[in-house]
Amino acid sequence: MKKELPKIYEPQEVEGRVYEAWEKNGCFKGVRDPDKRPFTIVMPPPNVTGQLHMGHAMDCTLQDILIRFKRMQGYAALWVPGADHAGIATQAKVEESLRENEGLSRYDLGREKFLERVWDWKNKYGARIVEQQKKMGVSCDWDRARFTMDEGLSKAVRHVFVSLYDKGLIYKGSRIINWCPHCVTALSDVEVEYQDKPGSLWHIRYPIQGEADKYVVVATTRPETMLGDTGVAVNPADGRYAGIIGKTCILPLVGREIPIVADEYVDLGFGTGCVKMTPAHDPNDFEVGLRHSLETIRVLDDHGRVAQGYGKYSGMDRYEARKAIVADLEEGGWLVKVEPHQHNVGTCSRCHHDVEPLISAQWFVKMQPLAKEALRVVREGETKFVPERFSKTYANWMENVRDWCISRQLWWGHRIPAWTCEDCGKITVSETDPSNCRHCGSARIKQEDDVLDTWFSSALWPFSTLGWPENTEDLQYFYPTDVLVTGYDIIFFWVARMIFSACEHTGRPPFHTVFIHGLIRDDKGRKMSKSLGNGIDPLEMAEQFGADALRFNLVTGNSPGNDMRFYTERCEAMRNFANKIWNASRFVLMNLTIDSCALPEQLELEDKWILSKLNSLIPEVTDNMERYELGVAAQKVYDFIWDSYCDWYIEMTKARLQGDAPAAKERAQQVLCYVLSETLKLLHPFMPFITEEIWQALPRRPEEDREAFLMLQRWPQQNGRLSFPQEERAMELVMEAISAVRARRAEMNVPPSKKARLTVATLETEVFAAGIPFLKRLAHASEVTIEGVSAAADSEQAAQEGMVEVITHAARLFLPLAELVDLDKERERVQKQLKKDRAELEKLDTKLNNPGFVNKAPAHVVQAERERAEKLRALLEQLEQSAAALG
RNA sequence: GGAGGCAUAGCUCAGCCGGUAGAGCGCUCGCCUCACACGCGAGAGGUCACAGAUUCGAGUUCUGUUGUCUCCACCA
Repeated sequence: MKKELPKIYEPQEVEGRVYEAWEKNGCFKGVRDPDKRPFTIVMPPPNVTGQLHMGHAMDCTLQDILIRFKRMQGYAALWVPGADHAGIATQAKVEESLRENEGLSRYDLGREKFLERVWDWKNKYGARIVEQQKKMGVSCDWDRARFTMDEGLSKAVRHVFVSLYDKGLIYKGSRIINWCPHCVTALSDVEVEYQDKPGSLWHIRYPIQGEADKYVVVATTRPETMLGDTGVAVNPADGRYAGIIGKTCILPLVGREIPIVADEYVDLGFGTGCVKMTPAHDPNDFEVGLRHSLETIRVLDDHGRVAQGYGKYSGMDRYEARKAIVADLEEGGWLVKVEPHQHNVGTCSRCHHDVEPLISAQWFVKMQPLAKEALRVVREGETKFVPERFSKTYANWMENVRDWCISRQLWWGHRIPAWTCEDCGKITVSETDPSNCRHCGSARIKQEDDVLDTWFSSALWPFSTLGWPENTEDLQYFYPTDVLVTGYDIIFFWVARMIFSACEHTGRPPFHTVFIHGLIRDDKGRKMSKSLGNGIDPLEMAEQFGADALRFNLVTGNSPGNDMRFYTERCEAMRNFANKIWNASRFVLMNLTIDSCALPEQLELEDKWILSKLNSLIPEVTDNMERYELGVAAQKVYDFIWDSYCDWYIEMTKARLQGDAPAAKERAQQVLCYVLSETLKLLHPFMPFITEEIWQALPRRPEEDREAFLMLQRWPQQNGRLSFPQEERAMELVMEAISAVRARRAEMNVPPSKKARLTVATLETEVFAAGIPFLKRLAHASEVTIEGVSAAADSEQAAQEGMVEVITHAARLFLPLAELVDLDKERERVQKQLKKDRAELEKLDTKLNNPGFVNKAPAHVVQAERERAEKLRALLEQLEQSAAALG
């Protein structure tokens, strides 16, 4: 911290410098330590393609808060960073840039050359992501950064593949899969997003073979697939069609003879009750086709074009073919009618083109056996979701999970470690490149061209990053990890797959807690997206308001698992909070003459009040943190700093700091420093930069390491000797009086510069005597007289003397400002308050007269209510006198 | 069709062992009070969606209703 402190906190100047200092001093190192318990966080590795977006910023912030908290609590905290190779996304980006800049496709370059380009890209953008994360303040161990295509992680991938294959849990087969004709690859089920789109339902007439003028009418949303029809199905219970089951019909335009079969799958109530069967292009038709041995004829190629052999339709794009076929059907008189029809169309989650279901030979992971254990560990609480409701989402998916299609027709990724023998046709699967076929010994073997789904390697992240399959010391010490933080949108993609992978390969769930957060939306509640152009760049926010402010914004004002709207105004508010802390600290430092902030022996009332407040804050915040209620914890620290420390305590110390007693002055400094320093520790996980910067400038406590960083200090502990409940209450009586006087003055529009004598009638003479300096300074009293009288005794007299009377629970205060009083307004005010307090007292009395309440409610609650009623009764009595005096 | 979230101040949202309804922004009034106008002080503003149930006591627990959003499933 510089000697001359600016009045406005400038985060840009501080944040980079502070981070550099931490990094240079190895503050982030996750070190194995036999004396410590490990705490490990699994970071969702961002895609190498990218730019850090708000979702990452949220991930980073929550994780960093947790890891800093645990580190300060004395755990051996490890946070492994890294990046994901993001198969389709990255390949698409590189292909795009290749096309735009050089007019080349990946095929022009060839596999090897193309992959070199992708690696170049990875090196460039991977580094950028790291810089962006550092700007957010994340304290992970950068030396341990991993990439999903590193040698070590690739080895883990091959090991897992071979192991699952050997156990019969990976197989290759021809199945109906989701195919993206734009990305030209197979997709897994979770990579398909369904969108409601307007479409049509075409009713088409298929003539029955050998029966002139007899037809079945089928209804379809995708007429172009009729080229691949190999049957028509009706429900066996459908009386309308009982007579035609077993007959055949002639496929229009194609002329193929196809059977009419009966299958329960057909819904009698929908369309015409007759369904055309296209087993090669529809998952349901495929199932029906299996039951009735229907042929499968694939009519669309990998790019979504009509295959060869269909005359003029061949080579047409599927939508073009649809138009042509509909036109021809109409012309031929086959088209009965067209109805508008809303239906749910599967689209590629990457490029949003319509997905084409089709039959293709792909690799799959058999899910049933894996899901069993993955369900158990969550059901039995070995892995918990926070909030808990997401375990239902998880279980529901896992219970109905289908086999996972893991092969992708891409180049960028882990190439499938399987070789097909050109002699015997059998497959050899191996971790290392085999030179011969395992079955016949032939050297004529060829590796699969396809790569694995990106999530196949991401699923291993918690253990592959720690050295698995080697039994490394890191793995032994840090694994299983503790917490995974991520958005609910990737529970299926990643969380579920990590859990079953870890259970299968390490025998243990990968973490005990999955901390789920919601999505960040724009200020209108819309998803942030490129196409809408409504994305808010976290780095821009950090630049403008500071990463601390951005972090604080992200963590407060929302509850775990719920979506959050992003308001720039809130960033600004948090920036203001940072500035508030800055100036409070500036105030403390400006008044500083001491060089250590040990607590003094002699404590004043206000010292005990703030220390006691702090002392109860500590366990509350700690508790909230441990229960992942980070927003609540942050809010409590915020309130303490702004309300208790700044608005009250600092103001109260000014009397001493600006007085002439050197010892009292020094004691005030000690307590100011002590409380600030402890508070900075509590705030540090949320606002790491500014807290570190200020803490470096503060004097140390004797037990603190002068050279150390705040981020490595011990988390504050509650201290039994710093609890002063009586003084807390006493101080608050004075504070109540101050607020009440200020309110009265404000009502009468008395400017702060106009001081007035203040007479306090109270039984708590000692308390108010101690409060004189505060009444003077904060209630604008020129002088204060304390009268140790029963407050009720002479209110009438006071009123007659033309004093303004202020009534609180513990005192009656008189101000010689009667000339400023508007009697009508005054009467109105008193009546209003009387009404409110009477109602309140009545409520309380009813409650206290209720035997049910007195007998059944906990004693302390009853006691508290009694005290409240007593105080209220006394206050009312005085208000009534006051009202009477006003007439 | 199945599952879940949400409904609290003008707006956006906290409020997680049931015990006097909160914050930020906005609004009104007064203040450049020697840390801070990115500030200080004082206010206005709420039938906690609706109906029941449990309880001495419900914004908070349970059931149902309505509205709204999301996820899963996929009747061509």
